[in-house]
Amino acid sequence: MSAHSFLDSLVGYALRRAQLKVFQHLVGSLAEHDLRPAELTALAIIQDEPGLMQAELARQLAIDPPQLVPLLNKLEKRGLAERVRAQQDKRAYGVFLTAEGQALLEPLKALAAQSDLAATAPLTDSEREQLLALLHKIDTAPL
Amino acid sequence: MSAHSFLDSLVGYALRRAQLKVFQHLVGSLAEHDLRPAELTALAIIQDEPGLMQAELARQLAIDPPQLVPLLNKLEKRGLAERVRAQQDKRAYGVFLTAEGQALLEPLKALAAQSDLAATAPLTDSEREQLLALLHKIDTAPL
DNA sequence: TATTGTTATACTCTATAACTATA
DNA sequence: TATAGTTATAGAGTATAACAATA
Repeated sequence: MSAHSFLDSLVGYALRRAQLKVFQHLVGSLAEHDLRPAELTALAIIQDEPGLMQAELARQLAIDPPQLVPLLNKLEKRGLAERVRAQQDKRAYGVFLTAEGQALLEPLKALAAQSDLAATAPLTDSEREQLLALLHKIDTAPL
Repeated sequence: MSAHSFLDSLVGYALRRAQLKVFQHLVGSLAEHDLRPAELTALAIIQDEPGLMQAELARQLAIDPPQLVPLLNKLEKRGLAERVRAQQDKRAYGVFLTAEGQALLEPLKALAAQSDLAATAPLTDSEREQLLALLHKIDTAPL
């Protein structure tokens, strides 16, 4: 049993260190596709909610709308996603995956899942589920 | 029981969202002292290991040595920490807390602990300990 | 007038190479 | 020549105000 320092008593400090490690693993895995984690996340959200508005996509990505612009531009240039102007409100755009985006997303998800498992390899399946449940509790709490 | 999306199966995604929330809470708590989380972390590490070299401090903070320079400059200007030139190797500096830094650190640690608890309020004490243990497993794993 | 998306801008964080002074 | 710390620089990430087109 190790003496516990102040820092080791903070969930935030442990979260930062674990997040850094898992994130860096994912960055490495996605590098061969020239994609960043946020870009994969965007693709996955668009797949789940095709046609969602940009403002809503930004909100779910926890980024501000201006940050979404270059991200979506890149996905459009790569032919993975597209903005489609809404008929009823011509200011707004619905965001969709292209056929190519749909096709690429499947191996990307497998790659990300593999990376996530590898980066959390010290955990048993049961511990991994516990961890997901605990993190979800923090994330979904009000305020 | 909710249907689980691809993203919700990733520890990395849950980590990022939880870390963001806890971090932002701490940023808000430290703002009144005009300090950033990394600066408090540095103070805590220096307290635990007075006189440690800058390269070692950077390594423990998981930042590159060049990033440590403005951070330490700020702590020195604020009179909280100081670089002391090593006698045996005049290239190196040991880093120490000043008396003022020692004095300020105690209420800062209480503030950070309070913020950490508040940001993880949905967890019971037992769940919080479980979470810390699971995160520590990821963090301390080799490679 | 208000809203969607965009541009412009700035500030922080991160990463790398090159410099200095010592060794 | 190698190393500790620093400087310079560039790239991401983040945040805010202001603008264009549309409502």
